Amino acid sequence: MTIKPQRNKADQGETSKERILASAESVFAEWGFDGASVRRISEEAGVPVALINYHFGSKAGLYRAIFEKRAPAIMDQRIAGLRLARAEPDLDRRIDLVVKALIYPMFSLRGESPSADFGRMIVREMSDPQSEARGIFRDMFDPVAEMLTDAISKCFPDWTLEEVHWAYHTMLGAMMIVMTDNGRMARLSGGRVSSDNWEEAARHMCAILVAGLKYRDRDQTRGSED
Amino acid sequence: MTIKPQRNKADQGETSKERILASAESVFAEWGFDGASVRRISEEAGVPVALINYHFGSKAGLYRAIFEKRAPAIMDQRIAGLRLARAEPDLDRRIDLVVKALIYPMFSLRGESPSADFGRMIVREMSDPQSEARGIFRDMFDPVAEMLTDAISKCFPDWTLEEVHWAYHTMLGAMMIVMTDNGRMARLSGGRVSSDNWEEAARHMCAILVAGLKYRDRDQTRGSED
DNA sequence: AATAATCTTGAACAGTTGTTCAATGGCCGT
DNA sequence: ACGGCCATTGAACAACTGTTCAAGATTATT
Repeated sequence: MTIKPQRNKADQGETSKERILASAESVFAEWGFDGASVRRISEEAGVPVALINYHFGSKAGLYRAIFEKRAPAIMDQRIAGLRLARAEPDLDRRIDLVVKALIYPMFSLRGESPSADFGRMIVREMSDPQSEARGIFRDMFDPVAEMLTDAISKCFPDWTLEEVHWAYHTMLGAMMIVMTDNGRMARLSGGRVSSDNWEEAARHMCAILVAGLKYRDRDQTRGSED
Repeated sequence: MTIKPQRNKADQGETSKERILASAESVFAEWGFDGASVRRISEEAGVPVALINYHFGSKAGLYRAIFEKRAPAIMDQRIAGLRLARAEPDLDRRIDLVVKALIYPMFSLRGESPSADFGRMIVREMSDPQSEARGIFRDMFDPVAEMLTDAISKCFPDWTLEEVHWAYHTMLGAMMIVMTDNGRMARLSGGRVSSDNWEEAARHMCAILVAGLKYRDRDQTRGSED
């Protein structure tokens, strides 16, 4: 009865499939979908290339699998945040909770390094025209996005549809840049401000966005009618 | 004396170099740096592949050449906007001009289709960790970015460095998403709101951001001291 | 008109891409 | 001990990658 290698638990402790997912996340984040090669991913995972196609069908299948693994947790946190917001009767206080329901679940990714990679993947996917074809956002993010725009319009019953959607997208964009920032903020501030501190990031952004929604000059945005 | 082809002016009217730059801009915007192939670019320009390396040295050289062609115009507009802002003595009114100096030059790209591509290129470059190595932002965008953060801190003399830089990045991010949006906003709003109308986009975003800066709750962001 | 400089062309280069395949390994229930 | 099942492996595939080269065409200079 010899001691067989049996997946070397101390060294890696995961199945090959999980190790592929983990290395793919960091490689996709750094190089993008096209820039990343399945060989680089497989090397980093310590498995032969063919295993990727065996487990995930294709490079695109692996890419999507990462989102299917990570997105639900974020969506659940947002839904939970929105439930809290709905329980707040004072609309002035409620919008604060809605904004935080959008921002915080995403920022809890930054900081802990493995999940920061997923944040970068989201932003890349967002800024890629090809993402329409992949349908990842449509399938996994849009439903909660609609809940959020609904929640915003409930907080500001007299807003036009344009105002609601521009507000949502403004918030979304502000969030994007923090997730994708890699050193530029530190460079511009002479190293005194860093985007790594996600708690600080969330505090600043929420403060600006909440005030922006509450106090913006609607004369410029209300539109002519309806 | 036969009539030689002489570059078929009616058909294209540009030099090969210009036609390469034009087609590269749209191909890079749609497929990203790695997803775009020099062959696709050359086909779209109607020239042989080798011409790209002859005129621009390499694929990366062509990529950079696009930024060197487009960026200065935007930077000049921002500088001009900042000059106007500095002339406004009332700080409350001045911040409005500073925000617009950041936003409007970028949004004048959207709408006219050829330059919308450059907007997408900027966002892709921004969300690419590899951009650090290319140094495009460092060389062409950072100087004006510093002018903008300076202008913000002059409008709010009591703000901390963190507050200034987070404000700038929040604005920057909000801008990003509009430049990169391709149909998602229309989809989420049931086709009633579109990101194509850049004037409307700029109006909404400026309104939110200006109010956000002016009226945010500084108790959450001021920091413990300094 | 002759020469030099610049631009254009198609073919070829070596390297990498994602994917497929047949062969092998280990493990489980029977 | 035996198949049956799933996971793993390395080699091979054709297609595509960015770049180079020598030859040709065009334009500018003398």
